[in-house]
Amino acid sequence: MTLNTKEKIFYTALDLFSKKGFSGVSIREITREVGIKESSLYNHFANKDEILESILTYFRSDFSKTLPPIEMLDAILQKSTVEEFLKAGHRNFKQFMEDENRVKMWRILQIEQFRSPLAREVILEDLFKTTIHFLEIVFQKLIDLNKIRPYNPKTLAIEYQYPVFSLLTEYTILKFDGKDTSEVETRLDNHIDFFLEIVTIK
Amino acid sequence: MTLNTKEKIFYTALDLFSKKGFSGVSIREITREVGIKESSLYNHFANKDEILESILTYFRSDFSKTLPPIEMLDAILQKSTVEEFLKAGHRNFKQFMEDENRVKMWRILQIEQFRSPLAREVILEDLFKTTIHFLEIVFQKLIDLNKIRPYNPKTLAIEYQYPVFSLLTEYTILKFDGKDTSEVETRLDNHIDFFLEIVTIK
DNA sequence: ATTATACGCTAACGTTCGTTAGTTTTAAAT
DNA sequence: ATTTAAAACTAACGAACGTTAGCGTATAAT
Repeated sequence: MTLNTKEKIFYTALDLFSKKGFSGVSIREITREVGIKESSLYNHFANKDEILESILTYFRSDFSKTLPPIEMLDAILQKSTVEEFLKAGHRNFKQFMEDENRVKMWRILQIEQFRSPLAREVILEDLFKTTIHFLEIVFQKLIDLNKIRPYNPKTLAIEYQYPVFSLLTEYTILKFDGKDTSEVETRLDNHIDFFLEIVTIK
Repeated sequence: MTLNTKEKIFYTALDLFSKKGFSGVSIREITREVGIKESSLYNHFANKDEILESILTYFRSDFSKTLPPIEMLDAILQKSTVEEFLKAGHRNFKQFMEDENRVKMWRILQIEQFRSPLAREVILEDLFKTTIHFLEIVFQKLIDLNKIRPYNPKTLAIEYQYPVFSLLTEYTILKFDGKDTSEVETRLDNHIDFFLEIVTIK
């Protein structure tokens, strides 16, 4: 786990940007932390913007690996109950967000969303759109399998996922102050239970 | 509607902070826009931080006026259907957010949430907690009136409100780029309809 | 052994930053 | 008409900003 200089710059910038925002962090601050002179940073990144860009791009490709590929869905959905499937997804996502670097990237997205068109694109396309599209397919398949009630699959996707996003916002803020997050986690469990109660055919 | 200098500074800072973030805006930029010298600004605000503080404080008191007082609830709830009540709340909130200054304040909250403890407090306490608490009381009363099904009122509050927060996040980003928001607005309507379908006693 | 490349360094560039001291103008109160 | 207070101004402070030019050295390829 020894990092080369470029990686050190990357993770130091990730940490600082996520606390103070891009404009609130100077090249000097980053290089001081890394232990090199300001000028040396430019051997690794063309300029300050490129550091942020590399962070956002990294998050993009990282996040794209979290959802299972759609061609594997049929196999998965047939052999598990709705409850098992949703709770497994929940565990996956929780695990994904337990990596503190991912939490930092999430924070940067929030902070930079109005300064960086790329950040906005990642939020709208990669987080919202991709997730909702994936879930829409899942729920359509579950309806076809007669495992859940035939509500509009897109509505179901939104009803399921959007509370999760808000809970994540709350979770991230609490975590930032080192506060207790157990209540938010309970709420997330309650949300999943409530959703299951609504859609399950009894 | 003619503004004095202090108000001009306030609204100029509001606009710039909401686009570039607190650290991304300089005193020179604000005063240039207002049409005064940098030093003159200090006749109205002690320092840069105090400008942001005044914006957050203003939002706080402004937002606190949006929810109807709890002592008026019984009267309102008895003479209207659940649907009327929720849709009226929706209209109120929409109207509240049509004021572009409020959208700017919302953006600042997002941008500054990890730099400013006050911003975090406003998000957690004033936006999340207060809203959920209000809705919890509403749903409890509706259950007592036998107007909705007896789910856990807090769960209902979250199921109702948290998708709204996420939709608002999406809405704000789309608005920022001048993109079409009609789909998000439709989704919000769908969400309310879905929620009504779930909780209404038929 | 020589050459090339990667990557650190020193030093500095011109600009901008938040803020202050001190002074003049403006307009209302006496 | 004089006093007073608010709010504008000029000028500047030291510090920090992102970035560049140029140089030294270590390592790896020829």
